[in-house]
Amino acid sequence: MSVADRREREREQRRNQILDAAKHIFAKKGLSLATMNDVATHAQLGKGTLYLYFKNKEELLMGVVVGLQSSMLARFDEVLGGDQNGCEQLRALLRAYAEHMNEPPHAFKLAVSRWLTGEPFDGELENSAAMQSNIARLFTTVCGAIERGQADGSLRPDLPSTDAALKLWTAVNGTLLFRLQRQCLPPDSPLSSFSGKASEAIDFILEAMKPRLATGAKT
Amino acid sequence: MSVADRREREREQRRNQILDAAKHIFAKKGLSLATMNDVATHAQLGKGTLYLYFKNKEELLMGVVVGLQSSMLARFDEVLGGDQNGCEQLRALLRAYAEHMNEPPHAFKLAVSRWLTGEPFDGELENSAAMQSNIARLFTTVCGAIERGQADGSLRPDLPSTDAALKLWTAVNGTLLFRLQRQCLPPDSPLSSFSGKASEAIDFILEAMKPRLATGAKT
Amino acid sequence: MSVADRREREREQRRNQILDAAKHIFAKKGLSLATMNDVATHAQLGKGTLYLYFKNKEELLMGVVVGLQSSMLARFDEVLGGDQNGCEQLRALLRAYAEHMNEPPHAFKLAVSRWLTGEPFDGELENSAAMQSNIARLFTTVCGAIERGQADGSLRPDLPSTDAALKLWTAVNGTLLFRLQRQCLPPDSPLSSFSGKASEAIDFILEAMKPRLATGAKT
Amino acid sequence: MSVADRREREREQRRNQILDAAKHIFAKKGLSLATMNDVATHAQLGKGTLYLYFKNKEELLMGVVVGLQSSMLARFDEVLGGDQNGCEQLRALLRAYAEHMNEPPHAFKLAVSRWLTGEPFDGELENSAAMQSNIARLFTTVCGAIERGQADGSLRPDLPSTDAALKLWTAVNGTLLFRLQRQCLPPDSPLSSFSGKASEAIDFILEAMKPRLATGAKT
DNA sequence: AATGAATGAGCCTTCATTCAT
DNA sequence: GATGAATGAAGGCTCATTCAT
Repeated sequence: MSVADRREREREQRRNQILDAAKHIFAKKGLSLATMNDVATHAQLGKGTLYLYFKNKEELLMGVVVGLQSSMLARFDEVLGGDQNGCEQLRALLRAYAEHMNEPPHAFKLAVSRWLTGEPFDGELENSAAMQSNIARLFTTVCGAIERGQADGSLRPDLPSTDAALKLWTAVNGTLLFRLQRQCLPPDSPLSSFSGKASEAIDFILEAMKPRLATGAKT
Repeated sequence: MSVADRREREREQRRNQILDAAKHIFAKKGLSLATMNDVATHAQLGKGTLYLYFKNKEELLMGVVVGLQSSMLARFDEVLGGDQNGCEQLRALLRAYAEHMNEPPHAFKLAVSRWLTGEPFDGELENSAAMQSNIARLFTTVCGAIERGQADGSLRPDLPSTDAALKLWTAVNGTLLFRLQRQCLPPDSPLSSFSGKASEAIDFILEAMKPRLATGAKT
Repeated sequence: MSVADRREREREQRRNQILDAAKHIFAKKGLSLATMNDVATHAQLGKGTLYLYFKNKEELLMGVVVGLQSSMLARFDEVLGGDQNGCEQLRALLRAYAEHMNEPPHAFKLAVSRWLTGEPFDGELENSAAMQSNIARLFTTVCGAIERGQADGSLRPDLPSTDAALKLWTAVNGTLLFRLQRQCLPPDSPLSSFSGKASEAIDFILEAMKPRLATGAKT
Repeated sequence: MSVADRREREREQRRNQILDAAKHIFAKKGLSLATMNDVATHAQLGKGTLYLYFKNKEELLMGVVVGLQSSMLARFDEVLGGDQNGCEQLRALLRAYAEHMNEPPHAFKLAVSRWLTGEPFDGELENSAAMQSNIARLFTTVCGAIERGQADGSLRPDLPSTDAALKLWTAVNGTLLFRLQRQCLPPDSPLSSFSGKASEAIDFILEAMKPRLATGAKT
């Protein structure tokens, strides 16, 4: 199978080459300002080649998003394999999420861009379906960590895990969004002085989710 | 001056007519998929008419955003005029923000759309400058409420007001963003079952910002 | 008739007001870059008012051209009324032509602009017909001066007057055209150093049209 | 390298195909009335294709002009390679100029069109720079012929060569301009009866530039 | 009579996508 | 498989002209 194997490997390489270029370009110029030509040029490939690997621009975007999710899920698995308590695992998961989404080039942009049209994802696209199931999996993983934390006492047990997960998830996204917003403001805006670090938001909320010391064990 | 007055009034009406149509279309199709023609058609006006009121598409967008901010600021003033304590004012402000941003057609989209390109706002556009100063004013108002709350004891005094404001602000935005995301997911996604109500996120975080009962004040 | 008279006079004033503005704007921005709005604004009139006096942009242009021709013809009449010999009259006529065509704002542009489309002038327009007959009259006047010069011995008699007139006419136009060309060249172009004065060209050609002294055929 | 070669050749062909169409259309309708769509249709190409070869309308015009200049310069070189005296070379150069500028479709129009706006040429366009240097070269060549004529006795030595060149140049342009003007006049205009041949104007002026027979040298 | 708001045809230009090589 | 020339739909914007006031 060596020939077929090589073929397969080369095809995979090309695909990744394109995805990397797309990630870079989409994130840099924004989804609708990025052109297929930009991507092809940056990937050092012909424009037509892109269409051998992706049906259209939308599917290419989905491919990028799925790629990001995959590496994120891989990192999630690492975290889950560790021996931290639930709270710490949760913190680590969220940080991994924030990092993957926000590392330049800002992957977060890609995801958000797509949400803005309000059109449901095209279920016919392979990557689109993969992307949706990945979202569910990411969310479920976070919920799992919360439940673990509640079981091992590192997190308040009174919050439904999905509610808690959602709060954390949205808080992180809000922080990431702020960083995009900040870029559009002039340097002298009062909002420009904030770091908007996701880790701070995570820590703050996690703090609120820790069990209240049975205060007032009070005599 | 009835003639000049009527002219002025009519002009204002047209402008609002266009802004309403633009708000609707921009929010429905997303900033870059919305065309000036769409807006004109929805406003039941000729394409050229839009350009009598707005220099270009960008300024039209800014006009919409400024309009939203203005009504939000008006609501803010109402809140500030009330006699609630700082914490309650803060909650009311944030709810007003969430409501204004999220009422269909989703105004939030507009703001976010513009952030995605990463281009700084064109300072030459009148509305653009107005928009930036409004952002600052909105943020400052929230900070003010926090400080009031810290002064009257309804909020923990140990958080810098700007940090706290930023946390609340980003949390609300994250929630709003989630609602956009949810629309792109199929109805059977696990995330679709969440309400994603901004008020819940606000309440949760405010709770974390309330003064800890002077635990152990007890002797 | 004082009322009707005043009406008539005012109407004439308005018309001239518009023509002046049009002359200025057309010459400054070029025919196709000049907008009706530009003209109206410069005339301190409403845009619609222009259409009360001129059927459309084309007729307005024709009106301007006819106006220029009229003042040129008036000047021609002055020259013809003088007591110069034919050659001197001819020189004076050509100079008057060059000056009228080239005085800033460059009227010459207007005439040339219109020639470029290659479309015959719209015979239905009143001004268009007037313009054409004026051209003929201008040309005829020049021919007349040549014939006078040939009769009074100040010009060579061997050139058909129409041929001679055409040569002078085109030479002057060529000079005027050169001045337009020069404006488009960078200051360091070798052509930029020339004055391109029409009077020099006129003098040179007139010199060639003077009778050759029966040079020393005589002993 | 037959493949690369063929590509190159085809590209050149397409470019010329477009230039031909553009020359035709620009000359027929005038610069500002001609649309890119007109050009594309006449070239039997898609509209977008034009932009693969020319950055924009302006550069396309420049391309046409440069093409005309190039063939004119080639003809100039032929003339200069001959063994005529200076006066005859000069006559041949001017005739070549007139022919190239005036052959239908009238190239002259193109050049003139551009001069009318009074905007300096966009130095950033490649073809624009080429065009300017070609103008200088054309002019210099004419000057050179004059100087040769003055040296070999076929032309009067008392005229500065640049002055003489300018007079000839403008006279030819004036003639060409007249032909454009004539097209706009009705067939019954008195001016319509003239041939307006450039060669006649050239001959006339050259005659005036020939040395005066050493009149009366004769005893 | 004068106005200027409204119109929409039409322009230049871009870019996702196709297809012959 | 890889390419990039070609395409044409579509977009933002302008402006001559009309018409209700």
